[in-house]
Formats: sequence, C-alpha cells, structure tokens
Amino acid sequence: MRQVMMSVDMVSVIPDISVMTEIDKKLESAAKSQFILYWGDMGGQWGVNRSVAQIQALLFLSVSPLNAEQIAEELGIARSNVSNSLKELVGWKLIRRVPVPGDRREHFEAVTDVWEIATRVAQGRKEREIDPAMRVIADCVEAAEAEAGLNPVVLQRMQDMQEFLNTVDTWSTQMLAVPKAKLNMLMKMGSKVVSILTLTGKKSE
Amino acid sequence: MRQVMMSVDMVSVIPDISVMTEIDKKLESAAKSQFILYWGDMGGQWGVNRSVAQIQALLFLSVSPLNAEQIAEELGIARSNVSNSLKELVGWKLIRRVPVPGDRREHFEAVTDVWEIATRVAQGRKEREIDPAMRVIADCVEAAEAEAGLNPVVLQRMQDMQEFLNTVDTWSTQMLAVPKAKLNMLMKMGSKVVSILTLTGKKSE
DNA sequence: CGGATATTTCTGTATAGACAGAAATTAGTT
DNA sequence: AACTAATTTCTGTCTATACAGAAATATCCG
Repeated sequence: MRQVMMSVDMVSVIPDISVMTEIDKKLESAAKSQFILYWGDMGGQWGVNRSVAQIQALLFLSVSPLNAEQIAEELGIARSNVSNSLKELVGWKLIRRVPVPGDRREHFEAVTDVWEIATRVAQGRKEREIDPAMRVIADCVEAAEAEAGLNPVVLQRMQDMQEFLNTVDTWSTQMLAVPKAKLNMLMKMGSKVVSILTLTGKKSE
Repeated sequence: MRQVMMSVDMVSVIPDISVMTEIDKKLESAAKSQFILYWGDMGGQWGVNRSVAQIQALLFLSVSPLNAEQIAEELGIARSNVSNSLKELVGWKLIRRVPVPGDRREHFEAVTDVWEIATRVAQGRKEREIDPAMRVIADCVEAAEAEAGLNPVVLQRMQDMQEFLNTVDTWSTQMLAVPKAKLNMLMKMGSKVVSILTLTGKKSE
C-alpha cells in the first residue's frame, strides 16, 4: 500500500481524515496519528524521508518499545522499509535496540529527552554537513594557494569561508560537550548572554 | 548538456579533471572551478540543489556582478535553470540584484561576508524548518489536550517537544539580532561562555 | 541438524525533483 | 505601437530516491 504524498503547506487546521484512518485503526488515538503524519511530512522539509520520520515519531510517543513488525503494521508500510529506516535511526542514535525478555524479536525505543534528541541531530548534521565541507574547502584553498596568477580576492574569499567553517566546527564540538541542563539555561537566556559577556570586559565591534 | 552526478564521498584528493574542463574553459582557474564543483555537490548534503549551490559559489568568488547569461555559460547549464535558481537564491537573500549602468540585463552579486551568509542561511532554515514544525506541534498538542482518555505520557511528550521548539525559536530569533562581530566573539569563545556564565551566579544542573 | 521465525538484502516499480529546450511573457528603445 | 532583447513559465525527459514484495540470510529452538 502506497501512502498519499501530502505536503505540510496543504494541510489546514482540519486534519484530512481519509489519509489518517489507516494509522488510526491501530493507534486508537487521533492526536497521536496526527502527530505521526505531520511529523513524517515535516521530515521532508528536514531532508529526512517520511518513513524514517514517522517511525521516530511513533517511537517517540510510544510508552513501550515496539518491534519491527508492529511498526510496519501500525504505520502501514513494508517490513523491509521499516528495517532500513530503523537502521538509519540507529545511525543517528535517535533510537536504540532494547531486548524484551521472553521475546526473540528486536524491540526499539526512542530517545525521549528532547535535548538529547537535539544533541544527536546536531551531532549528525555536523558530521554530514560541516565535516565534509571542511575537507572540500581545505582542498580548494590548497589549490588556490598553489595557483599562480589567481586573483587574490578569490583566495581571500575561500580563506574566509575556511576560517568560518573552522570556527563553527570547534564551536559546535565544544557546545556538544556542554551538559544539557547548562545548554538549556544558555538557550533560555538568549541574547542576554551577549550582554553579560560584554560586561565582563570583552570588547564589541 | 547534462552534468555527471558525483558525490562528495567519491571525490578523493585528486580532482576529476574530466568533469572539470567545461567550467575551466570559461573560468580560467582550476581552483575556482574546483570550489564551484565541490560546493555544488555539497549542496546535495545540504538539501540545496546543485545548480543553486554552484551559482552561489560562482557569485561568491566573483569579483564583479554577473548576468544570467554569463552564469549559464560559465556553468554550462540552461538559461531557464539559472533563472529559477537565481530566484531561489534571492529568496534566501544570499544574492542580490544589482543594476549595471548602461546594461539592460539584470546582474547579480553574492553576499560575501561569511557571517552574513551564515545569518541568512540560519534565518531561512528557521523559517522553513522550525516555524512550520511549531505550527504542526501546536495543532497536535491542542488535539491531544482535547482527547479524552489519551495516555498522559503521550501528551507530556508532545508538550516537551513543543516547549523545546519554543525555546529554540525565541533563542534563534534573539541570536539573529545580535551583531555579527559579537556573535563571532561568542563563537570563538566556545564553551568558555558556559564557564563564565556559571560564575555569574546562575545555577547549573 | 532441521525447522521455524525474525531480519536483511536484493530487485523492480513508481514518484518527485532536476533540468533542458521551447514557448510565452515582459520590458525597453526608437 | 512595433521591434528587439531579456526573462520567466511551461512541457517533456531523465535521474535519484522511496518503497513494496520477494528472495536470501541469519538466529534460535527442539
């Protein structure tokens, strides 16, 4: 069975019941299935595919661990699809395998702490987006430095980009090491952070 | 002419000259074309399509503004493709139209300040990723609150997610208002920020 | 070591998106 | 207003990805 592709922009305040019934039958909660459907669709904007996002949503809201069979059934997607999606989610460390006593089948549960989830996503993005970009830039800057007669502005711009990526890299590495609660505090403070720091003697622009 | 799809993972330290010649002919710089090619490919990981990323790279390294025709020619892509890609880049505010005296054609130049670029990207991502997610969650939480007999844990998890997104939203809004130079300073300080703040009387976890 | 059940990998198909080229539209000049 | 040049929109094609279903493999038990 193939699900209907539906973008978030299209969904109004009124949920599209026809699309929802399939999941509803199993979950017995409209709110839950709505969340899963919307979240799965949000995955599109996030660059994550729908099945992966739906499974993460399902497990995030699930009180007890689920096995692959249950997931496939509840979401109405193919067992193989579930298998691959679970693998990806494990790769992002957003879910983990949990053994259920007296049951041969593998069960999965999601990380439910939202700060933890954010950290894992940030970590994954850094690895997939920043790290490769840094490698690419390093190559290019090297080539640019070696190239005789290259307009110095071009080299400068590449170096600017490289320095920026370096800063972001070390920053995110350090931030990922900061305990959740402190990070939470930092976020809650928002721009107050800047004011406090400018009072401690650092000079501004 | 259709370009060869090539993933970043495949590119080793040795640039693939065969793919590069087309751009080389026009740009007359190996380093520049390498940057454009790699950057365009990086776009894939970033969720941006190759043409868009290549054009941004080309303009980022370009000393003077270029018109659509020149871009199409230099990158070897169709004029229509350039038109659409430029529109998207303007939407992200990563490039701007600049009038060139005595030339009817529209010219474009890129934002070259890397912090400015980062800000625009962050802004765009917030609009495309966080804002819609917040709307979706708000709907779901509302539905969950209204639903009689819903497991309270499910409601709690949705609310956790909602609160988290709210925090990230106000945080990023505030941070985007911080002047570039101060942001730069903040980043450079990295986790030292946390240490300083914990000394100012805020309690930790 | 079979037999059963769970899981992964393989293969084919459908869909969404990227992109070229053509057609249509818009704007600018005399 | 008519001609010209620039730009956008439209249409068809191709490619990458998502996904189902089948086949193959692995795991556990007697």
